[in-house]
Amino acid sequence: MLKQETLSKNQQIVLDYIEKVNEPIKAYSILHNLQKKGIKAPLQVYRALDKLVKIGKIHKIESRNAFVACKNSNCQISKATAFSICESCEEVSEISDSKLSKYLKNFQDKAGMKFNKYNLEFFGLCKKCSVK
Amino acid sequence: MLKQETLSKNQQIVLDYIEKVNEPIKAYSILHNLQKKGIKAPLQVYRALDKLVKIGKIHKIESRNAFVACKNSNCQISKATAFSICESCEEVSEISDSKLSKYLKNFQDKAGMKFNKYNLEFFGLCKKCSVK
DNA sequence: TACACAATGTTATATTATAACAATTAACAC
DNA sequence: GTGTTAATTGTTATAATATAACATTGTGTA
Repeated sequence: MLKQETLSKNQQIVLDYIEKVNEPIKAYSILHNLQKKGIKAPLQVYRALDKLVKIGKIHKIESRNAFVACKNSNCQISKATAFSICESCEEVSEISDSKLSKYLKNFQDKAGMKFNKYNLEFFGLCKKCSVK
Repeated sequence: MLKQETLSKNQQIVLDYIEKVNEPIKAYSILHNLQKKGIKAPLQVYRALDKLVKIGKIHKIESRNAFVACKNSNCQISKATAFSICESCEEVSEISDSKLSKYLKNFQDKAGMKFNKYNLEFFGLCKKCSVK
């Protein structure tokens, strides 16, 4: 079978919503907001999320148990993610810095482990919140 | 009051256990294994974990919802953590690489956000598992 | 002693995520 | 089209992770 190129119904519904809200959102919040569209059970959400994460359309912010749309149109970097998280307002931005990603992709640990993926989360205060 | 230097009873019990098992362990696994020592409720575990994370004695592996003892005797780096995680056997190692930590501490994102903390998780296959 | 605060104990509940199984749909080989 | 396979869906139930709320006890120090 060919690799799937189109999303299924539920996958598309969930992706549309995540892209619309444009900020990290939690699975049960997605569930509550998509009842009208036929998303009635947690599994419908989690299955769609799993798939969308797998194909790089969205990312999971691990420290927040939240999901956010990928900002890189081609979505080639789903295995190398970096985010900045404001600890005050919880704003999250995806970092795309070619030097950083190059550095991390090439990082070699002392045990000689071969990495195929990483996730980096920076925490601090965003500009707005650091003024307050 | 002076800054606390000694751990409380429950904090010490939980820390001793985490240090003993020497691998990432989940909160409810801690709970089940410490019934004899008087740890009977989730909150007793989570409160101790919160404190131990805060003072840098342990770290949370966010992608696994698990906790592991800090390997750095002085525990000064609790705000700058990096781990390697084997996706096959789930072995987790704390990475202490001064070049990496220096690079990340000094990283400046485009939005000019000031970071005071980061967590990095690398995924791949450990040496043992990549041979198989 | 009296005060302030950290830590504890306890019950209940919230939040996040998966198991199991049946039914349906989509893609492909022939 | 038919048969085959895999992906997706629907549904109910439950597992796993984490916190709220409140009363009580311990500990350091003025």
